[in-house]
Amino acid sequence: MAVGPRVSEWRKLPMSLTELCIDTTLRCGQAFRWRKVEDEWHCTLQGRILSLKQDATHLHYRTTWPKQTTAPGGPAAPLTPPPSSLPSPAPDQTSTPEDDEDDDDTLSLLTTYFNLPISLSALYTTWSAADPNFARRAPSFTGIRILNQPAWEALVAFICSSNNNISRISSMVTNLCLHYGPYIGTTTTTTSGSEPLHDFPSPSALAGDGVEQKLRALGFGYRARYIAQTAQIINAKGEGWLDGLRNPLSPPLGGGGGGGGGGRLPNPQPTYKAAHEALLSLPGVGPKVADCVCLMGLGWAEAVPVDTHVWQIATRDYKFGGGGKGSKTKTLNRAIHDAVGDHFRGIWGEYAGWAQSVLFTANLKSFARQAEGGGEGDGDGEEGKVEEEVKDVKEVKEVVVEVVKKEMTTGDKPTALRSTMRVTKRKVVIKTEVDEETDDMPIADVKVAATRTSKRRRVRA
DNA sequence: TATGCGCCTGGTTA
DNA sequence: ATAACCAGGCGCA
Repeated sequence: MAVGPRVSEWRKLPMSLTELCIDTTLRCGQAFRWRKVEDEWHCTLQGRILSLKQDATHLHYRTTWPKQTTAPGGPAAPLTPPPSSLPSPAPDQTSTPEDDEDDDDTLSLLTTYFNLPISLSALYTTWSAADPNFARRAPSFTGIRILNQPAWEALVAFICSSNNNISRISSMVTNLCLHYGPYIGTTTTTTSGSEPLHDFPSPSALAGDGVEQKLRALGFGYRARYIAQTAQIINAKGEGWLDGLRNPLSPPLGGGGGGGGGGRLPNPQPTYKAAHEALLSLPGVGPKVADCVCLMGLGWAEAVPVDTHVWQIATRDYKFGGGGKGSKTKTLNRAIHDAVGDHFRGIWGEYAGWAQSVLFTANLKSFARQAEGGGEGDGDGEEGKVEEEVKDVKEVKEVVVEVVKKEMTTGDKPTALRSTMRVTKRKVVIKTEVDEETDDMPIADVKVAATRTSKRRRVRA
């Protein structure tokens, strides 16, 4: 739980898990700063710590403000302490419940950040009616919502995402905040120790001299130069430039005025395409990163970020690339990118990027167990691995025989099931996943076949 | 206007 | 064990 000088009471909001599932939404690769400690999620946002927990009927939230009061929405109060030193919370500062003013602001932030006015279940219904593949996969992945993140944060985070994986992106972004962002508070737990939380750094904080070198030293690799250069450009263009690319129908996080009012240089008629093109001018920003920023930072719901994973989905589940033979283009060029995006927009409509994130999450390896359907029942903090079977070495051959036999007896789709085996000294780990090309080839059948040969113990770790 | 390749790094696979 | 290879690309030749 977060401990800080000014901690509000827990408040709650009626919320079904099909409208919002924070366990999935906060881990599916669109936001990288949320941390789950025990059953609570924490993240700094707009100068405060936002803490969340969820049960079947409600979303519970509370706010922790830093010791030094910052005017909400005001200038970034530079209360930056030494970055690496562990900030010690004031010993005798007991948490005192806060007045309603802050909570009202927090509810507003929550509503905007999670795009709560948009009915997710209605969208799922529409997508499922239009797309059998979506209808097949979505039941195991409900409550996945596109977040309305600060555009600048989304820009930097997705520059970090190139040739990268979620866990490393998360550590990089966390490090960026730790070294350049204002200190907000500290999470403390009985089991996990404490962790200082810093807010996301401003463009000017990353526009100084030596940022690239320091980021390289922090392990950012070639992205260090992209971040430093982009920060200088954004800093020079002024804060309004990015927000001028926003969808006018999507409210900005800062709580400032309505559509188009964010910057001093209001874009007359911003469009998704125009925003996309403008972002491409920044170093480290290509078509995929630009679409991520459009979708998750600028409110353009029709933006469909096309990466290798989405390309896989398009070719595998939607037979993209024309009938007969698949296109031999192995490289994702710009034409392919646009064509895939247009294809999905044609199927799913104006919220295509939201639908894409559902299938994207279903395709993530870290959600493979959930993808098998049925037993989602998560909520605990330990999921995210492929289902495994551990066997003694002497039983391996029998298992292989059974699996192969099962593939052959099913006839037409031997590729529908993929198993990989990793042999260690004394045991064998079999990872199995189903392509779901056919519904009639449940993984359970294979498990039953394997059970006959051994007293296996199934490990879900 | 198109393909190929180098780039930082850490985890996974063969 | 160690070397490829991959991971939610981009920029340049």
